[in-house]
Amino acid sequence: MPRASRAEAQQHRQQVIDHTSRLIREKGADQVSVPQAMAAAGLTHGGFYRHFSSKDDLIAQALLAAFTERRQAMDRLVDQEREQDREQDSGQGQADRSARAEYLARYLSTLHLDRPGDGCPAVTLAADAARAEPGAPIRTAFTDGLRDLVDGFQQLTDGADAETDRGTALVELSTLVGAVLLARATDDADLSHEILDSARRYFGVPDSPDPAGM
Amino acid sequence: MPRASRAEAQQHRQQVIDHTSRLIREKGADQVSVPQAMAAAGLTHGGFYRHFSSKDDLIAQALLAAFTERRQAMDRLVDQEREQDREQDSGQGQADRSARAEYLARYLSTLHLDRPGDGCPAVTLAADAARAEPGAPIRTAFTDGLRDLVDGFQQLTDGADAETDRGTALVELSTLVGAVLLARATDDADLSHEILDSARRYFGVPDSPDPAGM
DNA sequence: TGTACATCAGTGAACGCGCGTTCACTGATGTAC
DNA sequence: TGTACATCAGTGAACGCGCGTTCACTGATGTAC
Repeated sequence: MPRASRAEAQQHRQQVIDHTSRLIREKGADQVSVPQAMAAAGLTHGGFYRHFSSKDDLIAQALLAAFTERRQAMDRLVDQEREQDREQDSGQGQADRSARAEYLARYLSTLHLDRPGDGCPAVTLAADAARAEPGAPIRTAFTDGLRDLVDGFQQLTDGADAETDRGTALVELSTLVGAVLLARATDDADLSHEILDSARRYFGVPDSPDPAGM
Repeated sequence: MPRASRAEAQQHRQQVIDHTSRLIREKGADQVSVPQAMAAAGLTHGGFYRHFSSKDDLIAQALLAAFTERRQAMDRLVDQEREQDREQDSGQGQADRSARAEYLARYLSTLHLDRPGDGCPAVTLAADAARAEPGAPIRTAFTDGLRDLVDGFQQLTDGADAETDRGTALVELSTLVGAVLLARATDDADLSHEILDSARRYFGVPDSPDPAGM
């Protein structure tokens, strides 16, 4: 593969970012090497620096891609809720779970527990961001992503008093992140599920959500 | 230093564990090398394998030491509360903050935010445990430590219905861990403090706790 | 208590390995006419 | 549309580096008498 067209190159670049986005959520930013990231897109490592200025650059972009992917899933839930509201107003359809309840149920699901690569990057990469120097690409990317996550979560909840709601959103997100993180860190499946069960009970949502997402 | 006495060797071993316990909470398990861990105790790397069977072995022991250190601080709070109760019963002394409130205030303090090396290992090393294979030393050590943390936290709270309380304890611990983790991961001091503020308000505890601990 | 010798804590060089990054090279793509 | 040439995406070897682990060695410690 001596020379790809611009469109192909752009596609390769996106593939590297997308695969890396999954890999870093599964293994951590430091455990994904440049050769691995390139190989995941079917390339060799030599061409890496035509696409990214450094490994840190790739990691930051992959992290942002993870947050963006999750934000889009959130927005889809909000759209579905609005669609349902419209159908209900016009007499047809029946009340489904709220977007917020759906999000919480998916977040605290066994599916999310078992698939960190598709899951919330705030759980998997917060420690990596916390360990990085102030101003490091992974830290600024995480901060931007977290802000987006908080905004999206508030939008899901869309309550009355905006100021109170933001504080509540931050606490609730902390609970979600902490619960999934601790459940994943445990070597005892019973304890893992006890943590998630407790959180679901706290938020009043059931287990086994839509297996299509989390 | 060609040969240390048994007592000195035992002391060296403990120093390596203690320094490593702090280092891994600050930088992560993978970012602390065997030479660094030994150098922190004033030794060279060559003698490492007289003390530990592998790097994983040291990490697991250092993680357990971190959990043990934190558990002892918790138990001290409980003892102080009992002491105060006794003084109050006998008419002297005045009501101080409860052990639970003290623990929560310290956990969510700026001091804890800024000093991960002295802080809760459930925040700093959960991701490392979650990424490790099932059965890996760091994972089993984390699981043991987490169980101890949950027990200690329930003891702090010591409520009525044991079963309900355990679920509540798990959710509350998730909130604590998530809040400190996200606050640390952020590159924006305002957002960090907003997260901790919100959590303190949620738990009804003030800022600026006893600077002696967290 | 004193002597002889085995033990072993700690040293520092060495090992193979994978890392991030650089670079000369290849040859299809993209561009200018 | 066809030709000539510059561009540049991707390759694979190479770099210096730090890693976890091993090992021959040193010499004080610990033990047996």
